[in-house]
Amino acid sequence: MVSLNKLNKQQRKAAETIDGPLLVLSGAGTGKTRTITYRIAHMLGNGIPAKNILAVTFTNKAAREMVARVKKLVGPAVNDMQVSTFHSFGLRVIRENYKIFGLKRNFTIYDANDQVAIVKKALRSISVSWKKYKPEDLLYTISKLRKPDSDKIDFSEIDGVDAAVAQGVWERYRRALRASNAVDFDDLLFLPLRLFKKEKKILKKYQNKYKYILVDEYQDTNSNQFWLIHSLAEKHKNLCVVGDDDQSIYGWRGAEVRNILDFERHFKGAVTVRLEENYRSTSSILNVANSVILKNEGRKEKKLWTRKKPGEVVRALVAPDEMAEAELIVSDIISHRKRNGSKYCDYAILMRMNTQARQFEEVLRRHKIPYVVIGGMQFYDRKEIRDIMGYLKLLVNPNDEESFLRVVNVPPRGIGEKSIERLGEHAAKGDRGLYESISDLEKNSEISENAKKGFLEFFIFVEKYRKKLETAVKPSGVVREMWKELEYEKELMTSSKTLEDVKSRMANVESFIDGITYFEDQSKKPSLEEYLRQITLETEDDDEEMQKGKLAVMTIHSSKGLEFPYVYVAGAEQGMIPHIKSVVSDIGMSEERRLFYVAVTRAQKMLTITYPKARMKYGKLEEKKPSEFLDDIPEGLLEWHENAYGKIVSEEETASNFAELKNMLAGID
DNA sequence: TGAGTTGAGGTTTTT
DNA sequence: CCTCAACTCA
Repeated sequence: MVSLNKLNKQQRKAAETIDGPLLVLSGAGTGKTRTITYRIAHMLGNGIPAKNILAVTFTNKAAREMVARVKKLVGPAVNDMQVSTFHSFGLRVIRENYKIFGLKRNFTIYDANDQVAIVKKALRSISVSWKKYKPEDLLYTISKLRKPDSDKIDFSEIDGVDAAVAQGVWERYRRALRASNAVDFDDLLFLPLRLFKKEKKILKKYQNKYKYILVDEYQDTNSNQFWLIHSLAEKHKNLCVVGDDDQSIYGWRGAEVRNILDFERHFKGAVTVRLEENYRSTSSILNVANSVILKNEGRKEKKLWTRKKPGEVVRALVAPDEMAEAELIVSDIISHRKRNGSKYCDYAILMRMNTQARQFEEVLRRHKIPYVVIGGMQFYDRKEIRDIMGYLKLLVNPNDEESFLRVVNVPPRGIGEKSIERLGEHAAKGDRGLYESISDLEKNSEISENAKKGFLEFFIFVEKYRKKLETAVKPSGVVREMWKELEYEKELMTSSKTLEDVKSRMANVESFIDGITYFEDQSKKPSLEEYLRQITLETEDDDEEMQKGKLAVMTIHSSKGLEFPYVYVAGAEQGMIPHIKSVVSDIGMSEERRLFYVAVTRAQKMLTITYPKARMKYGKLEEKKPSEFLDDIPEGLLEWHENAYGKIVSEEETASNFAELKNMLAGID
């Protein structure tokens, strides 16, 4: 039985409260994960079977971390526990009931790229240009309006949307997914929710299986996730939610802070525990954080405190413009690192917008500092990865029209747009999918002989590997063989600018295939279809890069949950944070404030906030004022360096002999 | 099919 | 101003 000695009083209370609804308000750096893992270990120690516990997170990374840490405490007992993201939980339910949803066993998950492609086609087929209606906007509207109860959506009341257009797109979209035997991200939540509503018996089965439920980052749940959890927990009411309303920064994506704020109202008799002792930051940093967030209204009040010493005072550095700001930060890091003997991975530069990354990349490269920009292009978004995945998805699910369209002419087989269109007509006549309809293409006179040849070649190729895959115990061998026969490298040679590029793309595919091999070694019954679904729900893990000693540059959003000894918050000017588009509403403003709070609370030992006095925007130099959030930090907590640029940058230069000499010659100190 | 041209739009993005 | 993606012509 695990001892809870290592927890503080509140943490312990949280860990010991096993039955009934429990709300754990965990401020930044208060040992949330520790508390959760001890709580689970404690439950297991109390005889609760691991298989009755469901823990839900938002990211796969968080899920993995939770498993690893519980495992450290209780060993392999954790293997029977269900730890998954909301979406992978949904996937699991769908997999276990796929027939009810009218799906075939080998169904595919469509990601955002696939969705956009479908909407574009839908718009084209109703002759609406996607200039006026951005597919992403339409998808957002659709996603917001969808109800679990039915596939019908009423667009008539929505501003800025042509109801007829939206309706047309939605119907075609639905049809396309159905025809492709595919589900989208929303379906992963909707379908289980619908099932739970309609089939009470099935719901009961899940309720009895998962008698104890734990939800991490509860402040980020949207209404589907809320209802999903609710229906599961309704019976036994052993629901523990953990989160921090002050760190809710995904409202714009549908997350509802209300879910956490109203938890006690949703679950009568809920116990609330506040974790307020912060183990992360110095008191100087914490005081700044507290003073910033204090101004938000309607919070669950928390006052973070620490036993740590004040440490270094928080600095605010002002630079003439954004390039100088980057230069300033990087110089400061270089000299600080020299003085401190720290590693580059101890530093992080946080920004509001991805576009800011450019200035930092430029300066970091010039100074030859190893860095990694977190976010950006995802591994699975790379063309070569999407291409091979397209092939694999088609192998597994020949109905997958999106994948078919993606790879049918990759590498080029002389199949143009027109031919595909005609194939579509041909397929529609026989009421079949595109891929299937190739089998009797001979009779069709509309399609050019050349294209027919291409289609057939493609068909034979795919069929060959489909057969092989059916009998293969380990798919990775088949995948390798197929990849080799594709001669993708040739295609890359013509489309890439440099040999370097070709090499790196081929290496990407290699590591992708290695991933399949790894998966095979891990699972008892490796199936390619399951692997493909898994990775659709998986985003790239940048941790590795950071562990390689690299300095991290990232948006504040992607920094949530992370911590660094030395943090630089860049672009802390009015219009950036709070962002100009958010200042129009109170809701927007509170979220911006929370965002700033999240940024500040990432720092362990030293926090530096910077802003440029001017910034290039749309070709014009715009004057900038410091962020209004800085006004809320009491004097004395923030040390201003109005002319930091010249000073710190030249300090750094003196470190190099050459610069020193130059300075002497110029007569500057 | 690919390079070049044009034109709009320019916040954040866990799955 | 700069980027991305759709369109255009060889």
